[in-house]
Amino acid sequence: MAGDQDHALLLVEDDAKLAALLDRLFTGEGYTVDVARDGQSGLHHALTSRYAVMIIDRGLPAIEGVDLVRKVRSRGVATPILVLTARGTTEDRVEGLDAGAEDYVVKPFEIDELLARVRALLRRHTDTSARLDLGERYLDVTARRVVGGAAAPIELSGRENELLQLFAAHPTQVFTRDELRRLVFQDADSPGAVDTYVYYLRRKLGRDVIRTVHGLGYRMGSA
Amino acid sequence: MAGDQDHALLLVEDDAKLAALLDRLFTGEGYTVDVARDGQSGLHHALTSRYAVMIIDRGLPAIEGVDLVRKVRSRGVATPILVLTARGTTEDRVEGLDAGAEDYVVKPFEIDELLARVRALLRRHTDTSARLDLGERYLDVTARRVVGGAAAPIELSGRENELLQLFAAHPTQVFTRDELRRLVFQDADSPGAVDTYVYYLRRKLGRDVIRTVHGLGYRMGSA
DNA sequence: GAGTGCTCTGAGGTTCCTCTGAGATTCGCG
DNA sequence: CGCGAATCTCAGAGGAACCTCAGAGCACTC
Repeated sequence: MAGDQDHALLLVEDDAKLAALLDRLFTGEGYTVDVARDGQSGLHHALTSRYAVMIIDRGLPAIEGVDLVRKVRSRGVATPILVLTARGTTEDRVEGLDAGAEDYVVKPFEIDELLARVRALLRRHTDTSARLDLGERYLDVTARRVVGGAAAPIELSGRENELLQLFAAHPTQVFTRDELRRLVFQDADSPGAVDTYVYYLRRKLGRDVIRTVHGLGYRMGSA
Repeated sequence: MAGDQDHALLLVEDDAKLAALLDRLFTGEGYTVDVARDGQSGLHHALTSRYAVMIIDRGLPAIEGVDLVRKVRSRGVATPILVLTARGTTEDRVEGLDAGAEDYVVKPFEIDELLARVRALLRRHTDTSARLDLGERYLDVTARRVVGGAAAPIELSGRENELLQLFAAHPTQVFTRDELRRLVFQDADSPGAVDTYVYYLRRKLGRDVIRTVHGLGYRMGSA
């Protein structure tokens, strides 16, 4: 199972050679790749893990590619899907798109084109879904800044962004310092860092963005 | 490169026979014709020269026709584009137009119809100066310079122009160095060039035209 | 074939981010 | 109230990321 959802990619491809090639290719580009060899296992992955993009071959054993797309979509999974196909006829293409795929690539394809299309899918998808509600304002996760209200946008550093992201995604939950350290600060030994970054966020966004729960930890200010 | 901008026409067509035919045809009608044989070279022409109209075939090597349209538009070039295609389905047509093409002709076509459609495009679209908003000033893409405000116009080099185009066309988006390298600097290995050109633009236009997002990349200054 | 302008490299200096640690402040409880 | 524990505040060290710029290589011009 892939851990990093932002760059996790599901590849459903029965041809071992092609699967290995694409796996290497995308791994080299910084993606975390899960490979499924047939439609059944592909469906299982698609429904149990979260991916940024799925690449599905049309000619699959167990479940045909287009059926797989249809099944995944019928379960409410909105992840962008790119279909690989050997046949490039219009009917073929329309069928894939009608089933709910965002894009299709005809084999044999240029490696660069495939990469470009995957990037395009990621871009389009993340562009619209990377905002977290902050009451009056919102956090633009990809641009790493807080926008909204009358004031000018407030730029955040990488750590500040990660920390605020976590709080904003779980507005009611109380996080202990230990949890925050594990989730946001990779180094296990940075006891004071959590406090410091809470302080930074408060200084930039106002004392109330994050509330202290004495003896327990922190939680989101609003709600 | 075509000199007379008012009647310059870019033809991107890989079929040598068809290219030669259309070249003769439009030259005979008084147009100055540049012919590109593949998408890569077509993109280069489209971004570096100024045309009254572009005719792009869908089935191209290197870059697919619709992708070429998308790329040209994403750089802020507003020149009317007519797409040639062998497939005439609705899906197909919608995609071409969504990418930013103005019109659409299905092969095989009548010569007279093509001429008529090009004339119609020219009539509709007499103002072909591509301008991108830059806050106080604007970037004249085709003239490769920044105009407006109290100061004198500032001339840009080719690379500077391409880079600023990309930023100005997507004012809110953060671009990583990798993306910029792929989109603006065709050569894959030019790690420091991105930084250098950001520096050049800042030196010419002020430190704030492009903002740094530490650890991520760059984005447009305004907005 | 010298001159000019553009592109990109690489090295050194600078800025920014991250985290530490120590003193000041607040909190909870007897 | 008074005390210990928890929390807040912030200066600063270390290192990574970034900026600046001189200059080499190249293409194009006259």
